[in-house]
Amino acid sequence: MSGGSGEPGRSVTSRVLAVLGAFDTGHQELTLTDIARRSGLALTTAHRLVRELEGWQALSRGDDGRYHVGLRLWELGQLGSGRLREVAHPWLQELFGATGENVHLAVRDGLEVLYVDKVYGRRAVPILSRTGTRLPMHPTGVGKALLAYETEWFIGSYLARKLERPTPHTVTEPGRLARELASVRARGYALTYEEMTLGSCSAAAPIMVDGRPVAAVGVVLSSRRARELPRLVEPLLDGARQIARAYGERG
Amino acid sequence: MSGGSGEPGRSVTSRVLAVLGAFDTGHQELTLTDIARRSGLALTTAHRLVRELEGWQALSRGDDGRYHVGLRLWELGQLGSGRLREVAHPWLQELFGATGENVHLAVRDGLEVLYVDKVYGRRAVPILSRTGTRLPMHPTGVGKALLAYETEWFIGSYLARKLERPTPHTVTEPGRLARELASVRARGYALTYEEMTLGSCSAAAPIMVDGRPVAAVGVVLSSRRARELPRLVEPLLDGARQIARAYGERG
DNA sequence: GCCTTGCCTTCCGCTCAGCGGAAGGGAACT
DNA sequence: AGTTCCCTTCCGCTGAGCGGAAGGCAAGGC
Repeated sequence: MSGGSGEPGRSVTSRVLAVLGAFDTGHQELTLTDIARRSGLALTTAHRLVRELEGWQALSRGDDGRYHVGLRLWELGQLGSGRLREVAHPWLQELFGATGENVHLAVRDGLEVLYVDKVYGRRAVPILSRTGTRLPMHPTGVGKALLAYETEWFIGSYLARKLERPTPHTVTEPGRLARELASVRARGYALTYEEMTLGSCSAAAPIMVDGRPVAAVGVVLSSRRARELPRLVEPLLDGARQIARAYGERG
Repeated sequence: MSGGSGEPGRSVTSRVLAVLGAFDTGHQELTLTDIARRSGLALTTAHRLVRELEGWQALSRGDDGRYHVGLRLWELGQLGSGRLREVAHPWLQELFGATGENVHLAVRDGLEVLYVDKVYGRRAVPILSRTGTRLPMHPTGVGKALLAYETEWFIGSYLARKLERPTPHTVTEPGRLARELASVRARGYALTYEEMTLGSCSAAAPIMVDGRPVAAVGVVLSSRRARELPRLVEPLLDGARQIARAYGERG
């Protein structure tokens, strides 16, 4: 028994996606062997797929022979949720100009927030959130802002799970978190203090289009300057409204 | 003769990529039938592939049933040339702060420039270059800056082709273009006046790492304000140097 | 009402594209 | 010379994938 038609029950497409899926934020450069291991494919199979993907510039090889995600995939990715970023960016820029703080744009993806754009200066607080980063919803400003405006059913099932607790300040007790989400709805914005990382705090507002939260804008700053947050709320809410209006048109 | 193993000589991978390739800047939303037509696949085949890709969120379906590029692909794409963008962004931001003009970051891809990041305000000149846009090299500032520092062989073969001429101001005559590239090398930056679009002009500088042009920064402004360009050159060159230094470390 | 036109979806039998074990090669350490 | 990493090529077996045909479903014309 040598060869045969491979492990049954997996489509070729799934194998291609498994190869691509081997790359993530922590593994941007992989050897062929890494890819095979991480995707669960035989070395030979991974080799062929990688070569084909390389030919299309979906993957490319660095000088050291390691593979990384190619330009063509980046280019393709730009087409995804492109309009939101394009519409929102000038307003993020404006908000950055008005506040001088790190400004973020995030959308919900499953049970997490995905950071899709950000504007920040050179003197910014070091932050986790590269664009493309995923974080849980409850410890982040943008996450709370989005979660608060989801359906009751969604919020219920979110709170029913065991929630991660990245810092001692993270609110994970369902009752207290539910009350906090209610106050987010009452005020129209969310606040966090050292819930995701020690040393930073944030404010965030949802971007509501047709009564649904399509994205959220947030500012992050050093927690030593937490008392400056209230000053940022007005421009933040204004920015969120402007983006919602611009995005709602011809959407 | 019904069925069979499909059009021979095409790998499954190539079919997957053909489906993805059906999407481009001008076609961000496609029906299944569109995808089949544009990718040259049978409807049934396209259908199956699209379903599999949808399951992985590489594609997703809008409310109107049309497909568009999904979040997961965008996320994957973020891993491509991520370090360059991450390192360069704060400096682009700085440059925007110092000049108030549209700031771009671009890399060479084949015979074109690919815009990978940009910073711009709300009052910006309307511009062609979304991130993910491709443009030819010779009519753009960033393109000239990159082309000038390529190998002699590359420049030769670039000039040997028939060059596009998007405006009457575009320089396409090989001799003149070669002289212009020489003066770019002499000065260290490139200038354009209405060569890509009427109404705008630009200045751009290469980001040199280990003697190779890895990217270029550029500013674009209204051609009525062309006389302000010299004022922007110093911050531009400085920004390019800073990015080169930061990118060169631990590269 | 009925026909047409445009989509999307399911069914199914034929076949070759793809699979992976085995083997070979090369570079960098010990 | 031995060991341990990688990467690459070869090749025979087979079931995953192919696409024509047929069915559904909604919107518009008459």
